[in-house]
Amino acid sequence: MTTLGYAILGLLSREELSGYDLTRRMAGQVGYFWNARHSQIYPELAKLEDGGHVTHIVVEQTERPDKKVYKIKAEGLDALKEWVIQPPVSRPIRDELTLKAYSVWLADKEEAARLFREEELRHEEQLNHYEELRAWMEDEWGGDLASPDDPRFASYATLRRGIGYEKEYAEWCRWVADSIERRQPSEKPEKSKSRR
Amino acid sequence: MTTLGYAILGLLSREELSGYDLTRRMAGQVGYFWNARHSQIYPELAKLEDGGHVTHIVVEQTERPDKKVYKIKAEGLDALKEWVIQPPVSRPIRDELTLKAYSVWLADKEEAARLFREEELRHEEQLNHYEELRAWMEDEWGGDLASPDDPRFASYATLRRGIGYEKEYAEWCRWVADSIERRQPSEKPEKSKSRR
DNA sequence: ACCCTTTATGTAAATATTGACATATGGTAC
DNA sequence: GTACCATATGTCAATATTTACATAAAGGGT
Repeated sequence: MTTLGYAILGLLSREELSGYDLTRRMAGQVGYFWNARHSQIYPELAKLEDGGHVTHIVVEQTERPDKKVYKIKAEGLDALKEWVIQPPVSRPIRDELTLKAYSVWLADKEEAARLFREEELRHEEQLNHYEELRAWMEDEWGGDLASPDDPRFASYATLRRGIGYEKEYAEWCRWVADSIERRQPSEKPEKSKSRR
Repeated sequence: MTTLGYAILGLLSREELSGYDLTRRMAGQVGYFWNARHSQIYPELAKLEDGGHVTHIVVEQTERPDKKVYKIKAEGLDALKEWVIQPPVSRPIRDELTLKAYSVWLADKEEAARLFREEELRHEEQLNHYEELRAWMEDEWGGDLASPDDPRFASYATLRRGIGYEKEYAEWCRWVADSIERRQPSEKPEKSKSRR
């Protein structure tokens, strides 16, 4: 089974979805840490069905084209449960902006600073979006977020990852841009620490 | 040109290297944010040479097999400079552990907690390694790290990214593990903030 | 009528990436 | 001797992933 397969099972363990629905989920929420196009999803669904992990029923619609709604089977749920606790196969990080930073000493300073300011903004925007989601979740779901058996806890956990990631990334971008412009890099928000 | 091509040019802009050297760099330092196997590197070098970005000379060795040492050409350097200031094509993040977190509500709690504790450790170890490098760089290179034209600044910048990334990742793992065990998650080191 | 958009499902070609296979030199360990 | 390791360079097959091509129903706008 591929990781994409488990990503799909993870979504289907919460609700029944069509290939089209899955594609939208992969472009949105879940797409923040795993994503795929429909051209990958449809064949993967066929494989999952072939492997006995999911089934589908055709739902006829009048105002739209008919669709196939997929449902996870007990076998799929078992496989998913097993997979979750296995150590992840460490995929290498491939971060193009960091790679660019590695060669930034060659570049035009003004343009380079602009690039990192732009990226800082992108990550801050993403962070704001996440923070809104977080506020909504904490408001709406409250105490359930502390129950490790609740899917909402799991959603919240991934969101926390997104928040930390974007925050750190935005801060780094700012530090790089400041450094290129030879400003005193703005202090990272940290615990009180003696300054040298 | 592929991103891998620019990764190779980024290394060759600092020093002349053989395919074997490049492979080791891609497994080490640079591999922290971009990596490739030798089976990708050798063909890519051929393409780079074909495109007029690099050249090579054969260096005959007595105690080892002969090697091809590659050198970046002016054309390659120009291409690299141009590429650095272009906005990165946003590659989707694919983080398997975060994906697992998304389905963690289904898993055995004890095993899940163990998984996240293990991953926390992995990221802390990587962080320690980075911090050692950082101390070495700051010690050895000192003031040069503030010169945006110096390759050492660029290396330092990518290292800072690595440090931030691993720190955040380890903290998140700890938070997840604590939450699964229904402990009060350990406080993230943040600026003084009113507790509700 | 014709075009565009959303929903809906697929396939095909091209590229990127991994993992395995293959070969060769010279040194060291047993 | 022979087995193994680091150095050194390559190819090939299998996957994974992206981009483009393809079709179709229903609704809205012009």
